[in-house]
Amino acid sequence: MSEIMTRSIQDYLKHIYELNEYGSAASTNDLAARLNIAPASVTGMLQKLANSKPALVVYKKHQGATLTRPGEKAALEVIRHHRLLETFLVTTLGYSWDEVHCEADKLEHVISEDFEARMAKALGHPTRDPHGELIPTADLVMPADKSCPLASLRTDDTATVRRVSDDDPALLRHLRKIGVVPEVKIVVKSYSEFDGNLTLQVEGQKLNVVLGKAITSQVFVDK
Amino acid sequence: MSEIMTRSIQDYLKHIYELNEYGSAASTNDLAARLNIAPASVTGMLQKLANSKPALVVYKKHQGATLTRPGEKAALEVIRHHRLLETFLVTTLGYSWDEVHCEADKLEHVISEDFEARMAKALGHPTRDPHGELIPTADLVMPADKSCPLASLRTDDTATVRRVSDDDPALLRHLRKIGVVPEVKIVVKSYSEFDGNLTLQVEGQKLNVVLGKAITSQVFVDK
DNA sequence: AAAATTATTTAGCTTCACCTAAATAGTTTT
DNA sequence: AAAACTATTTAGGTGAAGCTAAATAATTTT
Repeated sequence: MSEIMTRSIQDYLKHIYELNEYGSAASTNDLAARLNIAPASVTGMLQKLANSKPALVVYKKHQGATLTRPGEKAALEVIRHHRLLETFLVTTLGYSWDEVHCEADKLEHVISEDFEARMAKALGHPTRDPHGELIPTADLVMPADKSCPLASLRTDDTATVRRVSDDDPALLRHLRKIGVVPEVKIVVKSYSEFDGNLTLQVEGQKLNVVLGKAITSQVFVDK
Repeated sequence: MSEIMTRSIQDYLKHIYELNEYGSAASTNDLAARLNIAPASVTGMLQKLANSKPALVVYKKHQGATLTRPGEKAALEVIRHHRLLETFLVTTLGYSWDEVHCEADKLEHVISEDFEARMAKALGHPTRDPHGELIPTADLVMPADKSCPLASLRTDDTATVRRVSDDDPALLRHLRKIGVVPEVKIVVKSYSEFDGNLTLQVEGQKLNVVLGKAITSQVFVDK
């Protein structure tokens, strides 16, 4: 076994990376849910990725998976492709930010390193994609991110929207409509203990908005 | 069995289309050579394509394959993707004409209809790709082509280069160097019975060139 | 027309990445 | 601590798309 990066493997690594970012090891079930496949299938693949040379994940029965160095590099490669592609589609073909995710998910596995380099150059080596998510550098380092969930703010906190999760087009359209997009400043006018709702004053918007946890957990801000 | 268009199937259909254009049915061996797989594997796939609903090819043992209407439409879809992509890569990312084929071969299977439409619009609905090859229309009709091989010209014939085969990068670099590119006018100064060499005067070039059949059979012109 | 050569097909096998059903391990609840 | 529940793994199986080796059909040469 060696360096054969199939589409599936790239998808596994990408999602393991994202789950690892969150907390600790990526569980079988979480991966299965994200990949839309049966948990049993995930177990098989994790065993394979752990036994490949070089190993791409560290995996112990019932304890989920984390990426090894080579696995992380491979994941960052895919994530760099994805985020550059999203940026490219928006600036070059006039896609809106809720339309790019799907297309990028397919293209990310297929473009050459040359294509990647040409996009990066044409776009002026961007550091964030249209949703504000950080783009790994050409040498596959993920820049540090100190943003926190909007949901963690409380009354009178002020912050700047940094990034939003890109995988729900409907949420993205809603956020655009209410002006919650990267680089916009917000002020928390009130917080509700019971449902976790936040009332926000959004820069450039006349009316305040009330957002529930389903939304505020998907938006990340810098204080 | 129904409308599942895998990458492999798309590749088979594309190459069958191109072989059909040439002469008659696409033979097992010719397909195997183009696809870089064993002839035995081709037989299996042709049987499958002929028995699918709807049938994508007409196939009789030992007589090769031709496309049905649905098969041709599917092939033209892939070819339209390929040729629009080549055009897009050249105009948008500064690829040169010998570099685009490979990348387009991978991307053609992956882009959405939306991506196709956006490219076509951004490029002003081009009718030919960078090699001069005709791009099937959005409703999947291949425009008529009356060009003939440069190899069929004789002394004192004049013609305009229309298109060149795109699958050999080295040949493309050579053609560019000697100025044999689409829309350029040429005059045949002499023809050699023995080796089929043609001596050409190429518009915009100081010196005449002598080209063998390996080249002149890959260049197509309008008289 | 027989022999030789070339093209194609059949048969049986492999790998990849998934699946379901059943078994087991780990975690909560009572 | 047992019972119940949830998460995970094992076992066995599928379809896609390739492979090799051997058989057969078609074509060309002698």
